Amino acid sequence: MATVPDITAENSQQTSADRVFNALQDAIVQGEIPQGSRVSETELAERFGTSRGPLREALRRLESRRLVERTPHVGVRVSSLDLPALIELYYLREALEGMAARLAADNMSDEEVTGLREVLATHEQDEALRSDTAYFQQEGDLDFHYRLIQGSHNATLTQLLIGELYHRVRMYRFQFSAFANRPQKAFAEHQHIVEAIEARDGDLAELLMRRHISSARRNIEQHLKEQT
Amino acid sequence: MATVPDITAENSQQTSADRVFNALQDAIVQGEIPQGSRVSETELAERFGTSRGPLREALRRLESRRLVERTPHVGVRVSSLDLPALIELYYLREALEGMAARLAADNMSDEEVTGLREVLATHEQDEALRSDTAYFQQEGDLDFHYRLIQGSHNATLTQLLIGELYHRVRMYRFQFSAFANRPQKAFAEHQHIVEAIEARDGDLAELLMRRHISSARRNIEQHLKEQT
DNA sequence: GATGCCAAAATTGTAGACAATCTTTAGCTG
DNA sequence: CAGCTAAAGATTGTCTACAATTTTGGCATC
Repeated sequence: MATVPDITAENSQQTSADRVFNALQDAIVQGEIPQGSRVSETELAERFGTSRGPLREALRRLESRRLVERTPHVGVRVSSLDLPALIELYYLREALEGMAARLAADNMSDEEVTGLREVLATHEQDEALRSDTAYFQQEGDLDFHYRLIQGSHNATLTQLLIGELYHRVRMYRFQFSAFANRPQKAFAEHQHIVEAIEARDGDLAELLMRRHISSARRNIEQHLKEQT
Repeated sequence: MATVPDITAENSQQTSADRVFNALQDAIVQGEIPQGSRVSETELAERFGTSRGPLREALRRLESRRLVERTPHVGVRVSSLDLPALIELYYLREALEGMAARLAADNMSDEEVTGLREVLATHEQDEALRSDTAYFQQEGDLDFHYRLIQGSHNATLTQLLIGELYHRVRMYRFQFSAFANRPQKAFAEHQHIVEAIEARDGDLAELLMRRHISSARRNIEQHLKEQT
């Protein structure tokens, strides 16, 4: 899989703490280190070929992203994922990506809109080829959302969504892959959103994006009810 | 002034890095260390009576909160505040606090609503006493927003807004105190929001909160234009 | 006087050692 | 045998020293 680039990793001058931060984040997001498991500093330091200093700096940053939890004098454990927290995350995305869609309709350049459309066209082909293998569609889904968010031309918003929140989103996708919501329907919703952006209709773009995300949330809530 | 409690500082078992993190954050937010200034690790470590290890951990966390910026092998400087970034921040607040108001209308307990109303009543008295000293109103404004956000009963949203974003908001308020938007008007808007919450009208509460924040944003944009 | 280069100084990055705290386990007592 | 106590072990927190890199200052050259 193509690792999603971390937009905080702009500088080529990577320090050891930065390297460990990225590597550890990937390992956690992809479930290589299981959620809820306690991690030892010395062990991790050895694993990543560094000392505890840089490792602790990396852990502090992961703590800020809520990928690990820390208890003073006790240690660090990988955050546990639970469905209620996922639901909460969807409310955040609804608010923030709704705003992103509105701003994208206002601020995207014509070239960016064209690019967004091309992403959809590619997905349509993929779609035709392998109807409902949800995995690629999920990565495609991320592509679409990333592009749209960046199209908001709001650096703070982009940083927050792509740079911080989406790592948690990806972590859930890796570990609860069951909840793939129907690619066809999502694809149609994406198209309507692009149309609203092409029409430069910010109100509509926000409305549609919020529906898109809230319907995904309700889908999960449904699963949750049926399960219990 | 009563320092706003950091909701991440729950544990009484404060480690040295935590102490430095909070102290440094306050110093930066309150402008004690000027924005844009470069800070020396050894110097800061000495100032806070610790060594560079814990200090660097604190800096990493402040980096995550975008209160400082770091360049590898060069050093750390306090983030500079500029008006465009403040505008971006207001768009975030509009989206997130709008959602918080909606959720508060749905999820706040009757007791919490009563408490929110009491906060407003207190401000009304303050208001009557010292009509337009903007400073207290600003702190009151924060009180109101904090309570409402917590009333959303969405821990992720609360953590994001109060635990991360609001430190930047407070930093701007300390350093651009000019932009106090008219207390009377803000107070009236707060009251309408509470009424919507009392009526359990989430749609209206969100709408009013978004207007409340976007009008503050437009107010700043106006100043910005007049200035140039 | 401006520019480029080189060495010295200062600062950040990393490693390892020691101190403080928590966890585990063995032993004692009832 | 359950429960408590305390010592041993393991882990985190902190400090100091050293390495790597950048910045500064001076000198030579154009």
